[in-house]
Order: sequence, then structure tokens, then C-alpha cells
Amino acid sequence: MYSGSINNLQFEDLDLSATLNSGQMFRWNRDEDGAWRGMVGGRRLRLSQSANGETLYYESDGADANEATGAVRSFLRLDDADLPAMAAEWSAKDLSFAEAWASRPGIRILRQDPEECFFAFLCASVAPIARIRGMLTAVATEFGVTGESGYTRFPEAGQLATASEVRLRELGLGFRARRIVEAASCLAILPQGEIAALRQASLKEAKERLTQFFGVGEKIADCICLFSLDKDGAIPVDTHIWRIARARYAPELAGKSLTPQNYAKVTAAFHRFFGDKAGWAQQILFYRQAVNRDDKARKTIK
DNA sequence: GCTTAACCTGGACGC
DNA sequence: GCGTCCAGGTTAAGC
Repeated sequence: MYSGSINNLQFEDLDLSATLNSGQMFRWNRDEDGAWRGMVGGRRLRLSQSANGETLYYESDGADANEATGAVRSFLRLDDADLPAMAAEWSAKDLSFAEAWASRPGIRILRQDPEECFFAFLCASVAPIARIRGMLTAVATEFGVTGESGYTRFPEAGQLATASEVRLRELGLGFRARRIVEAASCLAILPQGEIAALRQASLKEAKERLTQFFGVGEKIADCICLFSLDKDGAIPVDTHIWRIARARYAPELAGKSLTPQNYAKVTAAFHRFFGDKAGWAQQILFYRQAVNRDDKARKTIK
């Protein structure tokens, strides 16, 4: 049970379920009534939307409604971008984006906890979303702190640094286990908030810093930058975005491999088409290509 | 600077 | 039932 009351705010341009299910984060769960449960900044939140999508309801730990409102607005970045205006501009220029937006408007970029986001995407290499969820749940259960509510807070770097590679392999992380142990050990001896402090850095500086950690390449660094550090120009070029880019935005790369130079060309192409908030456009295109396709496949199987 | 192999694992798919 | 492929990558070695 949540100690706070149910609050609400009016916000029309949000598709809560698509946003929370768009592959940006992996530890929020959906209740039978459709509401989503998760943690933001150590605070439990439960979010839902009215049927017409115009009202966002939220429950939170703690009695301070203003703090809860601030946490929700910050997590969903409700004050950071006029998404409909951006989408209208992008749709006018690009048919592929227009189709993606028309099929599922309202997918926003989140502002997650940077350290949890760092470890989450370190686990995400070559793994389907279901497996990523499983790995993170296992790690949180083993090394995190479970409160009276039964919800487990993701472990901090210092806690993860006590994990052995062997134990993490037993939990199903495979070759990612070494990466988690090494990154946690490095982070644990740095001042707390080292990753979060990169919000003040440029995208280039943040990526340079993140890729110094063993196991963090360009794609993972871009995920951390976009989904937790407010770097709206970050373009995580995964297998789906690479496919989309070659088909639509950088056709000169057809038949080529994803080398560091071509990765940079994809990023530049997205910036050419979508400007300095290209990361938001990327996420909407990604959802249509990856998540939507998976959902259709699941329905077909049923 | 590019290509390739290796790294874990579970589910989907074809036979 | 079994083998193969693929999934939100990264690293290191070889050329």
C-alpha cells in the first residue's frame, strides 16, 4: 500500500504505457488494472492514465504531494519538450517518422536514475528485453535492499562491488558478469554521484567518460546519456536503428558494417533530419521497429 | 581502419 | 525432440 493519496495532473501528450514499455527501462511492472509500479529516486511510484489519456494519476510514498508531483514531472520530463510540436515538424519532413508517430504518439524520453541506468544497459548487450528484465531482477533481489513494501531498490555501485563474477554468472548474466564487477569496482571508489554529475557535461564529454568503463561502448554510452542524463542528441545505434538508418536516413551505408565511423555517420544523419532533440525521434522510430514488432509477434503466437 | 571471433542464454522457428 | 538462429554490444586479435 502507498502512504500518500492519489494525485493527478492534466497532461494530454503522453502515452504512459508505450513510454514505460519502449525499452528505456526494465524494472517497472504493470498491475492487472493497467497501472505501472516502479521507483524514482528512492521513492515508490504508481502511475496510471485516464481512458482518454488526458489525466495522469500518481501515488507515491510519503505525504508531501508537491515532492511527488515534482518527481513525476521530472521522471517523465513533462516540462522539457513540446513533443507534439516537435513531432509535427518531423512528420512534415519525413514520412517514416509520420507513420511511426501516427501509430503511437506520446512516447517521451525518461529521466532515470543514472547509476541504475548505467548497470541496466551494461546488462543489455545482445539480450532480448525479457532476459534483461530477468537479469536485473535477479541482481536487485540478491544485492539490493528490499523495503517493507516488498519492492527492491537497485543496489548501489558499492553494494555491487561486493559481488563476485561467479555469483553474477550463476544469476544468469553470462559474459556481462565481469563487466558489472569491474564497472562497480571502479565506480565504488569514486565520489557518489559520479555518473549523475555527467548531466552537467556535454554529450561528447559524457560519452568519453562513460566509454572508459570496461564493457561500455558507444551504444551503451548513448543509452545512458539519452535515458538518464538529458542528452537529447544521443542516438543509441542498435541493430534496429542501424537497419532503419540504412533504409531511410543514410542509404549510402547500405551493405556496410557498423564501424565506429559509420556509427558517427548514423548519428550525423539523425541530427540532420531531426535536429538537436534527435534522440526523441529515434525512440519513437525504435518503438515502431522493435517493440511494436515484438508485440505483434506475440499476438500472432497466441 | 576494418573484419572477425568469442562471449552467455533462452525462446522462436524449421525440420 | 533437436539444431539453428537471433536478440537493444563490446573487446581483442589479425590483417
